[in-house]
Amino acid sequence: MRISDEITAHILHIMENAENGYAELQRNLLAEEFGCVPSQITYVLASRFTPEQGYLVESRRGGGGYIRIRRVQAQKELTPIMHIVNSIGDSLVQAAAEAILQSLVYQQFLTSQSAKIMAAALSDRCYRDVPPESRDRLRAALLKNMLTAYAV
Amino acid sequence: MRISDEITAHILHIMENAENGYAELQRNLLAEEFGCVPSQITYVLASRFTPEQGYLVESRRGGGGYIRIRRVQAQKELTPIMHIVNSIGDSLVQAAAEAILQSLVYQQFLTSQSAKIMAAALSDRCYRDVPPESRDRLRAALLKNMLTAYAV
DNA sequence: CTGACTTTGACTTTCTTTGACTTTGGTGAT
DNA sequence: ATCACCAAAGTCAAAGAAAGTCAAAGTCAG
Repeated sequence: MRISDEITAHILHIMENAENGYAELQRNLLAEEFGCVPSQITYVLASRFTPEQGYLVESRRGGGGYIRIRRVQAQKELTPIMHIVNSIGDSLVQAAAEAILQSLVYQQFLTSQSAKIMAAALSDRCYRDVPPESRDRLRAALLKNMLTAYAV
Repeated sequence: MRISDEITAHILHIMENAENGYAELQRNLLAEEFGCVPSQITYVLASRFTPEQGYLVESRRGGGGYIRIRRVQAQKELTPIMHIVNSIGDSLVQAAAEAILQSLVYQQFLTSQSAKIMAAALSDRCYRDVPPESRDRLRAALLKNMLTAYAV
């Protein structure tokens, strides 16, 4: 049995039995529980709790640090928004991103106010400091994260 | 549990239950209450009650010294958001960005829905493909662009 | 055997706690 | 008035506590 899967199951279990709906954990502690290195936890989050899979992860370093994982609400999980998130892939040109937003607004799955904000973050004009070959990947990551946050 | 957060909560509590609107305290006394060193109080003020977070701290040393903390009033400007945009500069760490959003939401210049979207775009988690030394500049550019789009 | 996924660990960055030392203001004695 | 002293608050850097990064090594299905 893969340890990553056990950790995944454990996190899901925490999330289910939490009245606030999110799992909050400490990386080092959890790693110790499972007898693995802390970065294994990081790996599990990166591979199993992505926006595509309907999760939003926040964290904080330093003393008293934590990792918090929330799931998009069940009824929203099947919304067109999460479908889009899943279909985006890991690279996205600006025109495609804008088309997606327009379409979501047109279908009234997204307010035009929210779409305006997202469009502003997806514009190449913000990416002066980002190497050109990374821009489309950054754009994909941003859109997925923003849409997921919107759906939560 | 982080002691800094407890102290923060305590100060906020004092502020709420004060008819003059500000919290006045003595550093050494408060430190003793919480069983920490006095400079911990200084740290809390420096990290949680900054101008960016909408607080003003005044103090006085010597016998009968004190520390006074007040929330700055939301001045009703034409476009407070654009004011913020202009003050942002070209680099911004994640914590500062979040403080700005919180403050705008608190002052009701920004809906929390919009703030959520922006926060999602400002998270380091999206910036895997961006060289670390460029991230804070990217973040500043993103926030300015998003806020501007919102204000328009 | 190859490529994708996992596991591991050394190193980095961020945030917090602590304590030694400094500066400033008030007060009482001269 | 001035000085000495005490009672604050301020500063700063070291130590501690978490989480993040990245690449090397291991595993396993096809």
